[in-house]
Amino acid sequence: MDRFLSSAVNRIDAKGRVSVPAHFRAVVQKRGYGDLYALRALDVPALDVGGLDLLDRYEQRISLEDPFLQAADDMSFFIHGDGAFLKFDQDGRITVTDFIREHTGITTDVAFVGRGTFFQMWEPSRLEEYGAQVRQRLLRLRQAASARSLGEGTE
Amino acid sequence: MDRFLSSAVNRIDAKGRVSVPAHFRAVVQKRGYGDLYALRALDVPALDVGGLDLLDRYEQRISLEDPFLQAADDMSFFIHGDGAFLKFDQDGRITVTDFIREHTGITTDVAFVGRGTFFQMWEPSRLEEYGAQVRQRLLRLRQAASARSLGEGTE
DNA sequence: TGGGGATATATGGGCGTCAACGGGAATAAC
DNA sequence: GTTATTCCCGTTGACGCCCATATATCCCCA
Repeated sequence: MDRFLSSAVNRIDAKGRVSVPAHFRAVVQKRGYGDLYALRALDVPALDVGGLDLLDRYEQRISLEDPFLQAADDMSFFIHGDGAFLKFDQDGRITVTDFIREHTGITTDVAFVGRGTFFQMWEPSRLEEYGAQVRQRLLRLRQAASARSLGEGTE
Repeated sequence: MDRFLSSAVNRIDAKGRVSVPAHFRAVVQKRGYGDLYALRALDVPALDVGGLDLLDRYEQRISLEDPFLQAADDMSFFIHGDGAFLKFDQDGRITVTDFIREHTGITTDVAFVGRGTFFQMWEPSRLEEYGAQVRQRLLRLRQAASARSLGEGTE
């Protein structure tokens, strides 16, 4: 398996370290990532974590912009300057920095969530809340869709 | 790693020196920069720091302007006449000059921000404020894009 | 089927190394 | 002489390396 799937919650120890789930570590190795790179998710209190190829995608996107306009500068600032390296110790743990705590609200436990080509780090209770919201939205979407397909002029 | 990534805040000591983050120093060496060259960023209170190839980027910018207009002349003056060399001591520190303090508002601490091919020096609280603005703009960009892709006649 | 290891994972903690930082003294500049 | 810069050394705290332990899972074999 070479994709980040499923989720797990691990505890932060007294030194501020937390184990990355073994399954995720296997994916990291298979993909040949040395260090991990973490970016802030823009609309949720979570971090997007992956290899440096996470940046390739963004840099490709930036190259489409006029390099002297604000948009390009913002994008570069965000991915190059507003990220952080996560270094494994040899037991597969990373240290939870202030950068991580600030953006996510993480204090004692970390929820790791697979997202295919990358994974996310969440404060567990916030993740749960967010999950409920997502399910709610999907349910409404589905209901709206079936309402539309029944009576075409319902709205 | 050959790009300036992530950020760090270091303190200025009583002699006016500040350590350049070790990771950045490694990049500097890998890129073969002897001394560093610092330019005022055009629209933010920060310094752009890198090798002399930094000038290439700005000269390219200037070449886009009409040479008969004042803008091109202003930019050239700004860049060629208003830069400064930053010399490392043998512990990897640079001295914070009045030039740096004036343009950035730096007093006791320096935030180093990776920007890929160069890095920036900021006054930490100003950086934080600017980062929040950038994320806000990027979020709006993203939301505008998804609104467009959902309902085509929403606007 | 059930017991008893062997293995893997998460977690805790000791300890050495290195980067950041502070300061003394030599050297250069004015 | 005075000031500023450069070199060198010591301190400190964070982080990486290493080892130990507890728990769960799997596998083999009786």
